Amino acid sequence: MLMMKMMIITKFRVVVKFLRKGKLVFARSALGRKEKAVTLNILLQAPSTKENERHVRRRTSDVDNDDDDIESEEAMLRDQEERAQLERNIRERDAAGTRKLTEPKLSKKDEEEMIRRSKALEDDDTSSLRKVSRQVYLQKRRDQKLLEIRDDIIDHEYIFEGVKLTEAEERELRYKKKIYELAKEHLDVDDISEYKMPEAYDQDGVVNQEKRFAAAIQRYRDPGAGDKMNPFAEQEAWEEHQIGKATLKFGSKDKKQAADDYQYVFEDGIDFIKESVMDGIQDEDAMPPESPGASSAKSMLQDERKTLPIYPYREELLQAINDHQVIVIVGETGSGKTTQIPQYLHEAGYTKRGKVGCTQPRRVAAMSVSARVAQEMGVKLGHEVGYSIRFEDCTSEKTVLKYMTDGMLLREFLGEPDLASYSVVMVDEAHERTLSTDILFGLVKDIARFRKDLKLLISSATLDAEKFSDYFDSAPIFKIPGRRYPVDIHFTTAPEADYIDAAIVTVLQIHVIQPPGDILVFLTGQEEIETVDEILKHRTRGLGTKIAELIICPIYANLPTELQAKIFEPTPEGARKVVLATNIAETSLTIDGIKYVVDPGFCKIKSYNPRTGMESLLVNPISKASAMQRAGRSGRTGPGKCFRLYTAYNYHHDLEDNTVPEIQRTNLANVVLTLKSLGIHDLVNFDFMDPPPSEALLKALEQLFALSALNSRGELTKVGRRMAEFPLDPMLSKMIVASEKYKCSEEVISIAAMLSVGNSIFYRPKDKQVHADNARKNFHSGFVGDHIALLNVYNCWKETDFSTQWCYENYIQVRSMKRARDIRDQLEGLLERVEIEPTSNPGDLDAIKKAITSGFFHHSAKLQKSGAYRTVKNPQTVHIHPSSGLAEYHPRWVIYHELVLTTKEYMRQVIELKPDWLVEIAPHYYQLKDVEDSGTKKLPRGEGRAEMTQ
DNA sequence: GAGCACTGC
Repeated sequence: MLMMKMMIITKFRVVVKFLRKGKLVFARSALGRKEKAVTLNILLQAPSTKENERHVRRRTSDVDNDDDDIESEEAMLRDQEERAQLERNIRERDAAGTRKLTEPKLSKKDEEEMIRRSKALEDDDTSSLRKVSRQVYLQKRRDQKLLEIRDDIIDHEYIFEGVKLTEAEERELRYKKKIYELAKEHLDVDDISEYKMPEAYDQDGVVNQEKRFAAAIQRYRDPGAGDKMNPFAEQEAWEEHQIGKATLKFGSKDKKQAADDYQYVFEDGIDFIKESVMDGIQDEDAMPPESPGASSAKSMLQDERKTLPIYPYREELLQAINDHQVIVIVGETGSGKTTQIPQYLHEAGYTKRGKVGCTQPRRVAAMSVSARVAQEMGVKLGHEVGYSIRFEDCTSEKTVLKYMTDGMLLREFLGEPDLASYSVVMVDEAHERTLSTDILFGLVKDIARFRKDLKLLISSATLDAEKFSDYFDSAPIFKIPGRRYPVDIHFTTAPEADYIDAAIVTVLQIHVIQPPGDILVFLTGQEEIETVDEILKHRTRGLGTKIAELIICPIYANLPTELQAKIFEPTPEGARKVVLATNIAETSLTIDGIKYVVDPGFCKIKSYNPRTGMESLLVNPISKASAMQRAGRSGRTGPGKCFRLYTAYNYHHDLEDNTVPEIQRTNLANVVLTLKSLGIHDLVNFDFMDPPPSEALLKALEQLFALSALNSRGELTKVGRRMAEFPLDPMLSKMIVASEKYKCSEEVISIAAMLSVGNSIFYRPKDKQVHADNARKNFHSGFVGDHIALLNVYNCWKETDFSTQWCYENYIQVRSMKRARDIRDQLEGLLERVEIEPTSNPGDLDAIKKAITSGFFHHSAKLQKSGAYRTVKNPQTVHIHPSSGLAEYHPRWVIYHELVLTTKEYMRQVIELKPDWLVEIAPHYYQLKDVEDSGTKKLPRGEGRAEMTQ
């Protein structure tokens, strides 16, 4: 079984190419077990960050404004395009993303379409296998060519050439052409050229195919057909061969020669060229942490402080802070800015006038930094130096240096709109541009205007210091060098077809020929990590003692804590550790001993479409800033090397400088509510550093109005004021506020807490899925709905006195439950604050459901004849997520918690609803006609009918 | 009958 699986896994290939700025084309040849899937190349364009931006921002400037015709058609076509995009996306994921032993799930129609297209693509006399190889080869050659082509229209035309298009595709192409015409008019695009077939594949001269694809064919030969004894013998031999080859080729390949006898095979050794060196910045003497034989621990710490790169700049910095109100500080990692600057300020007497606050994007950072500073100052943590994070306020009246998370400072604004108790605010790691920092910028800039005594320090990484400076009215930039080792950066010489595979080969190459040192590989998600883990284990097993041991450590946020600890264990002598990580390793955690970084150049990014209210989590190319950050992870304890699985051209021309800030790709309802409760009414003119799309702002206002948090003039209502107290999504806050009316606040805050910990409550290990599912079913008995099931889980856990054992028995993640308990405790405290009586009525599920409906009435959907659902407002077809307890029950009307796009539009966390509740609870939003069934359809069962038709 | 990058309040 495992072997079969391995075969399937290795049969999936993805061709990933950077084509033009910010845009990627993925072409995936999905090799299923059946012919039909074999030759189909599904071409899809992942929405780039740029495109995501376009989802939310109408860029009328892109097209001619005067031409209404084009404008409206464009809008229509854009929808079509998006739709087609999603469909392709879905198909693509079906085919390869899940990597299971199942056929891609396709409708009958799609299937026929695929077969038809496959046939159109295929010559009769070529074996399908060779055909695939050839296609990948063609793809590769074409993509190389396309690197020079600056427009994707040509691309589309080529792809669809000779293939009958679906209606949607045709429309899309028409749209693209129209844009192309416009582009040609307005842009200088001379360099667009026609694509020509590679010479080797002209009509007659198909030369030496057998040899050219020998390795590929060997690899993909059906294991059952040839060698029955050991289906992997071939593959293993081949892999060994590959590794041998990799050793020879690595880093020493003559490029010219390579170009001459260019033979492309899958997973060839990967050639890298060293393109640049990220300079280490260091003072010659100060490099190794000095450990002078100091007399006491405290003075030793004081001496150590003086070795930090920032120390020589102390006086200069203090002078600058004295002279200017706002300063942008550019401090490389390891310069000591986070720990030292607040201390300098303290020593210079700023703390006499008020606190020094320093914000961090992460909780752990706030805690660990404050602990370090307390140690250096020789005081107890929580006295002069403290930290404040959610659930934990470790400060006292004495506290003068306060480290906190940025969200926490934002919350403090609510109680102290002028930050009167602070004399200095330092926004650290500002380049990360979290939602909270972006809002803080606007607020802090605003109060600095009338609080001239308030000093602002904005600390950022190099790349965008000037942007920060511009934003803060040309604030001076103060640069502090860091302490960092040089990192060699290597790019591939040609674009890599399959980044997963390229990463694996690269890891093996490093392992075989590079000096000792651990490897860090950046992947996009849990699934990819598991795949790579499996393949690496398999490939190294075959090698036995020929190579040193390779210890594979996966790390991602949802990994149970005890397994996470593995990455911090020191590597045994003679072995090498390879850490397979998600973005978590980019900023959130630091692993010592990493010397090599493998960076495929992708990560998952969440984006939000304000028009449909749907969120999606898609793979996107990273930004240059991210790439630098990743590379820097290898130079922390010594000189490092970074292997980028893309070309230098890609890096320079295709990657965006910075990741699109979160504020431009998220649901802003919460932001708007916060700002409104701070008394900021003119949101459109609020001084955002990067303003969010106005469409998203409007959507948020609309949503808050519907929740009656705002009145028709856009002012905060009493309900809104209460909602703003809760650190939750406004819909959840509304649900809690509404629970007062239905006398079930106890239950509702449990549900809110459980919902806000996310989807990590139920643990479902691969090998015990059946048990886990059975355990979960117990909580769903009676088709009560997912929200009630979550409530059941929480209550059961509480009854066992928060037992860990109980969690294990029921396949529930303890960590998530503890978090839910913390959140619930906090919410309970806040109930009192907004004067909602804790009331409980466990028997009355309808009351609970009504409270939920009060918050989530937007999210209603109705069953269609087809078995799918349709959302009531902004109609679109959606489905109940299979993990839901109601997946088999299919109630006529449902309320869902969230809509996510994966393989389909799925509603996650669903409860049944009586349609007349919608009119009862949200009469301003729903009218009778919305919930009445039209004449041709059956009326909802039960009592609803009489009431509705009267 | 699917699959969730990462924070944060």
